[in-house]
Amino acid sequence: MSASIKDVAFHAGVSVGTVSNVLNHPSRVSSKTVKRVQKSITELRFVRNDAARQLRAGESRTIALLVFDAANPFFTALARGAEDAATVEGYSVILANTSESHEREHSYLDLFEEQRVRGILISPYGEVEERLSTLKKFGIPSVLVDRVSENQEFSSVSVDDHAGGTIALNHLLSLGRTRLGFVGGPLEIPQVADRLRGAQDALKLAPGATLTVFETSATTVLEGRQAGERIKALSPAERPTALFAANDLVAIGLLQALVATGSLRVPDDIAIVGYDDIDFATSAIVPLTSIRQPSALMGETALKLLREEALDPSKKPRRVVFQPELVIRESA
Amino acid sequence: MSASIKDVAFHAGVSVGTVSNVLNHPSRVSSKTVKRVQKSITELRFVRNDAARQLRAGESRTIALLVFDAANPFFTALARGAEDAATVEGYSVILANTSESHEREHSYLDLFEEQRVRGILISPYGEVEERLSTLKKFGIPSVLVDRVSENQEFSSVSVDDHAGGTIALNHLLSLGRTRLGFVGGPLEIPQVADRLRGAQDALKLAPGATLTVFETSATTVLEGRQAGERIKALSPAERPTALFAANDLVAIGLLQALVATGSLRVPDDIAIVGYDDIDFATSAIVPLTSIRQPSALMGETALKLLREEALDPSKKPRRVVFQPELVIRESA
DNA sequence: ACCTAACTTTGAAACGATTCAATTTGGAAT
DNA sequence: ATTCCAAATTGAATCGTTTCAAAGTTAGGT
Repeated sequence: MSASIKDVAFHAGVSVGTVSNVLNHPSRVSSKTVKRVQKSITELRFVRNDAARQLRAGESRTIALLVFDAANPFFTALARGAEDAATVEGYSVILANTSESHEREHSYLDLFEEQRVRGILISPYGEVEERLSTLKKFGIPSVLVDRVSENQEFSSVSVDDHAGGTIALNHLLSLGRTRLGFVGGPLEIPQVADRLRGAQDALKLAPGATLTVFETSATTVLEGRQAGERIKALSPAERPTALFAANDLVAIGLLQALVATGSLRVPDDIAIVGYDDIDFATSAIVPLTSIRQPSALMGETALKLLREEALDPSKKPRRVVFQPELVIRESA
Repeated sequence: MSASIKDVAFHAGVSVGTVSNVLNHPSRVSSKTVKRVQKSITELRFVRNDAARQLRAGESRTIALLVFDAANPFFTALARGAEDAATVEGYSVILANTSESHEREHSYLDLFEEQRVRGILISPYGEVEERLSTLKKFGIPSVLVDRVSENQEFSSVSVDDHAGGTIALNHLLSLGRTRLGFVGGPLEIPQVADRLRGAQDALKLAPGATLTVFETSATTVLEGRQAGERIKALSPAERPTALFAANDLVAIGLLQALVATGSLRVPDDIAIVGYDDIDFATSAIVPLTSIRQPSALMGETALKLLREEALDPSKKPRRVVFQPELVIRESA
C-alpha cells in the first residue's frame, strides 16, 4: 500500500542502508545524498513502518498511561504533564482508561506487554504490583502515580496528603476560627485519612481549638450537602465556624446546603476549605479556597522516573512526594 | 529478554509453524500437541510480539481515538462506548488527547500513521479532513465524531442539535410557560446555533409564546451567572418564566444567580432546561432537567462504521445522526 | 604519482511472527 | 500386508526496518 524504504532507495538511486542512515543518523551521510533521499521520501510519501522499526530495534517509543478514571480532572492534567515531558524525550504517550474495572486493567496490561511498550505509568485500581513485577523482569518498567509502592519495588509519585491537611487547618486557624469541623469519608480511604490526620496534628499546636469530624460515606456533592444540612441544624453555639472538606465536591455540597437556602454566610459565618482545586472550585457559588495538587508536574516527574528506570533497570526505586499548595479564594 | 516463538517451539519439541498454528488456528493442530505447546507457553511466559505479528500481517489491531478534550465527560463516555465495542471485535482502542492544540493533533496523526493503526475515530479540532483523506488513500480509514464531514468523504456520528432544541422548548411549553428565553453563545458555534434554531422552530407552532435570546460570549458557568444577573434585574412583567440554556454549565450559572441569592424560585418562578446532562446536573442546587446525548452509543456506532470501512474501503460513507433525549429532574 | 586517513556507501544478516507448499504420520479400507 | 487419504507437522520465505563489517571514494600531504 504505502512505500517502503526499499522503494525510496530505488527511487533515489542509493542503498537501503543509506536511506536508513538519512532517517536515523543524517550526519553519516553526505548532505548531497541527504537532500536527494529526502526528496524521494516526500515524493513517495514514505512513512516509517513502526512495527518493523520496533521489531529490529527491540524497543518501542511509546509509553502507556493507565488510569482508573480518565474523566477525573486530576488525571487529565497529569496526563498532559506526562505527554509534554514525553514529547521532549521523543516518546509518545498513549492513554488507557481502566474505568474502574479489574478486568480491563488486566487486559490493558496484557496489551501493553504484547506491544512491548517502553514503560508504564499507572494509577492502580486493583492489586497489580505482582503483575507489574513480572513485567519489570521482562524489561517493562512501571512507575506508580498517586499511590506509593507497598513493597518499595517501584518508583512512585504522590502528594503529601498529611501536609495538605495541616496547611488547610492552619489557614483556618489563621483566620481566627477555633471551632472547626472536618467533613469527608469514608475514613478507610488512605487519602482522606491522611488529610484528617494532618489536620489533627496541626490542631495539637493550637490550644483551645477543637475539631469535630463529620464522616460521610463518600466524597460526593450529595454527601457534602447532607452533611451541610446536619451542620446547619446545630445550635449556633456548637456549630463550627470553619470547615475543612476532604475534597472540592464535598465542599461544593456544603456550600449548597449552607448558602443556597440563605441562612448562613460563607465565609462570614462559616469558612470553608476544599481539596483538589478542581475547575468547578472557581465557579462555585462562593469561589472556593482549596488545596492544589501539582498534577501536571506529577505527570512530568513520573515520566522522568520512568525514563531513569528504562535506562538503568537496576536503579533503586525512588519515591517522590509533592507538597500541596493553598489557593485562597473567597470561601476562607 | 522474553521468550520468542522459537524458544517455545524448542521447549515443546515442535516446529515454529506449529506453535503459530496453536496460537492462531488451534483447530489445525492435534489436541495433544495443543496442550503440550500451551504448557510450554505458560512455563516460558511467552507473550506474542505484536510488532512482529503486525509486520508480517500488515495490519494492526489497534484503533486510535483522538479527541480535543479528554476531560470532557461527553468524550470519556464516548470513549467507553467505543472501547466496549472494540473489545467485542478483538480490537483495542488507544486514546490520545489533542488538548486543543493543532500541533498535537498533527503529531498524533503522524504517530498513528507510523503505527499503521487499523483506523481513526476523531473529533477534529482543526482542519484535518485533507490529512485524513491521504491517510485513507494509504489504507487508514477515519470516522468523524460529533461533527459531520464537510465534503461527504467520511462517515460520521453526530447528534441532532436542532431536534434537541425543539425537545427542550416543547417541554417548557408543555409546562404552560409562554415567556421564554434562550441563554448561550457565541452563536457562531454550530452546536449552539442549531439548538437555538430548533427552539425557534418549535416556537412557531405555539402562537402567543415568545423567545428572547440572551447571548453569552462563551458557554461557561461564569457567563451563565452573568446572564442570570441580567435576567434577575428585569421587571417581573418582562422577565421570562422559563429558560433554555445552551449547555449545563450555563444552566448552572443561571441557577447560581437566580437561586443562590434567594430572590427567585426554580422552577416555580423560572423553569430551566440545560443541555448535555453532565454529572454535575444531578448535583446542582436544583437538580437540572437536561437534554442527554447518547454518548456511549455514539462511540459504539463510530467503531462499527469504522470497521465497515476497514473491511470495504470503497464503501460509501454513512452519516449517522442520533436523537437527543429529555431527562426530567426538578428544574423544569 | 603514491600513501594514508577520513569520510561515504553498500548489502547481507537479524529481529519474531505468519503463511503455505511440501512432507510426514496415522488409520481405515481393502 | 498394502494402499490411500485426510490430518498433522515442518521449515523456508516473507514483512520493513536497523546495524555493521567491508568496500569504495575523496582529499591532503609528501
